[in-house]
Amino acid sequence: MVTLKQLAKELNVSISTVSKALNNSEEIGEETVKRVKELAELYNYKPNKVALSLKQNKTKTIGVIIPDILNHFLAKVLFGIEREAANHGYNIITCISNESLEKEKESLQLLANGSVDGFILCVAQETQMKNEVQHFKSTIKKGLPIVMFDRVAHDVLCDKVIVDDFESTYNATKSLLEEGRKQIAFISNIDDLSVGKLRERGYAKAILENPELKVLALRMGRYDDHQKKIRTFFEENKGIDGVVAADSASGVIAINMAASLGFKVPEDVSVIGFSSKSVSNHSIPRLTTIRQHAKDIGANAAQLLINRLQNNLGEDDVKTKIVKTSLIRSGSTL
Amino acid sequence: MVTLKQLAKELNVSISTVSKALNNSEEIGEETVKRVKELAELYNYKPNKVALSLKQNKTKTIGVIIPDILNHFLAKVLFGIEREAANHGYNIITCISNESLEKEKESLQLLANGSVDGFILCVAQETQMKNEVQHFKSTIKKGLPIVMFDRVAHDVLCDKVIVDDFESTYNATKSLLEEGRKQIAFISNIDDLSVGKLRERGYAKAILENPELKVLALRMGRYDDHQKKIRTFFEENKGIDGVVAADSASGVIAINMAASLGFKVPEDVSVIGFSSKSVSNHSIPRLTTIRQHAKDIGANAAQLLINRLQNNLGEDDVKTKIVKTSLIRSGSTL
DNA sequence: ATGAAAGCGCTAACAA
DNA sequence: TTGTTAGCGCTTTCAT
Repeated sequence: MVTLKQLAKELNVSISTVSKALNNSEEIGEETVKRVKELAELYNYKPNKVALSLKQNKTKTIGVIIPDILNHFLAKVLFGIEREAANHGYNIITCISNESLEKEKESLQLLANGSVDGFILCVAQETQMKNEVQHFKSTIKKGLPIVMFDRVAHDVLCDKVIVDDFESTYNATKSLLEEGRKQIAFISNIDDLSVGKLRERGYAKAILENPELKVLALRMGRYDDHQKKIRTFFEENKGIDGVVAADSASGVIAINMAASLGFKVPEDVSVIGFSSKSVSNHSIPRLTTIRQHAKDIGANAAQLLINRLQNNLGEDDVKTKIVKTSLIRSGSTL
Repeated sequence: MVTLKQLAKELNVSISTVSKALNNSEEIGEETVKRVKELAELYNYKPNKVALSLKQNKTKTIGVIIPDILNHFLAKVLFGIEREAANHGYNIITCISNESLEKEKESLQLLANGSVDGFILCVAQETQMKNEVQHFKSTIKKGLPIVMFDRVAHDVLCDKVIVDDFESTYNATKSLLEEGRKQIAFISNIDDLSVGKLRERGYAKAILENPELKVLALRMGRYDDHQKKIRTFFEENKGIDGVVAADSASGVIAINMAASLGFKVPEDVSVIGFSSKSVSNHSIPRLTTIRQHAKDIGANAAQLLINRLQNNLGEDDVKTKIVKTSLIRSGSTL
């Protein structure tokens, strides 16, 4: 890597002259500016990022901590973050907490040593369970702002981007009720997460508004055999004519399983799930989905953070942004 | 962030004493070391990463450039890279090229200014099509090693991690032939990629070893309606009794579509596809898959790079590592 | 118009 | 055993 020093030497001027010339300072003579720029161009000079960071005490880098990159929703949010960040000249350093509180703490610690200007994160499952927030608070106190998305810690004062999980599931369930469905089941493999709970509550609310109906939920563990559980569930609850799925896989599996058990979708059973375009393609008919606009969530989170970094917002002047979902009707509903 | 300077001041010793004490230098008195460490602990002192990077001229950071993070295979490789890197004390900066040559060049440029010690990347589709490699070569010449995985540029001398695509598809096709299948089709939505081409060639080789059989390939564009294309394909080629799918979605869709068209899987049609555990769950029966061990690919790539960085390997002393696939038999084959 | 010098936080050779 | 100093690459204030 060529440095200012080398350019200066070759041009027989001082380092500061070169620096100023490259930064279009008014102080430097036109002729000199030209010579400097030409040589810099020739050598493809780029200012050393690390030196700049040290000098200016900011890195133009955002730390992103996500629990699971194999989760398509989270990957998509990451995509949104990356794009928005890149558009503003920020890089992202990605850490994966693997749903572990320990790893989350560690990543926060590790990057809080000057590597990044702030964080965007989705709280790990273990952290939510244990309701630990101290590490978030102390990071913020160090002057490193945090933006949380999707799964957030309510006790922490910071910017947040969330989905209207409760409302979306409520509305989705209502739309099945409007089709005339009477036995609508709720299927989830994420009932350990705050968003999973919210979704179930939204479903339950819609159901319980009709005194003659009852809730019927299948809660599966992450590592259960989801196909088997869903098949058994269908077999043990014969009259199911509607399904609301809380995660991206369950809806697709429910449709294919229903078909395989001889039900017609959507004539006999309607299915709605949280999913993305590509995954909703994996069932026949295609899954009617609640789109969370993951990219927008990411973009919003990045905007909030960058705005905070560039305008030095106060620690308690925080925003919570709600990104609305859309119901994309497809073949699995009437 | 507390600095050495502040600690030194408070302890009434020099900065270098503090530095040495914290680095367990033999030079410093036991008593002093103790005092220093206690105060550092109290203030939760962490050496500033940026200053260290500048001083030592290395960042302990790896630049990862991937074409598409929504591709499950690539996300999984990223996961493998991150974990292996973290285990060795490296961070990763992730850039997404979006399959664009321009963005790939840009990312390489942007990070080659001291932000990272080296790169792990998967060549963008556009780059492969135009067969551009200059940006890779010049990055390497700058002293920043590159490790390529999956889609690689053969003309660039660097470490590589690849899958035995040709052989895997050849073997998969053979295994269908051994089931007695006579009309085995190949379905792909990635025939624009080097790996897509290799997979088709592996399939074709196995077929053409039997003079009485012919190849039958469905090549779809990325943004085609894959369900529709596959349905039409089945309808126009009545006798298909086996499918080899080159990408992760096509196999799943083929199974579900076959079922929906009234075929029994695997009795009437056997299907094998490249996929991951979670996606193979999306069809009933489950897809028999060629597992690429994406995490291992990532881990291997990270190892190669870190090894090179730490041992200063010569530019032409390069390795190509082939990660073998495994055929995971499931319900979609006999 | 140009240059010298300080300083960001740290390490390490050298001096005391 | 401890401290002084230089230097990593850069910007910027203050001379010249």
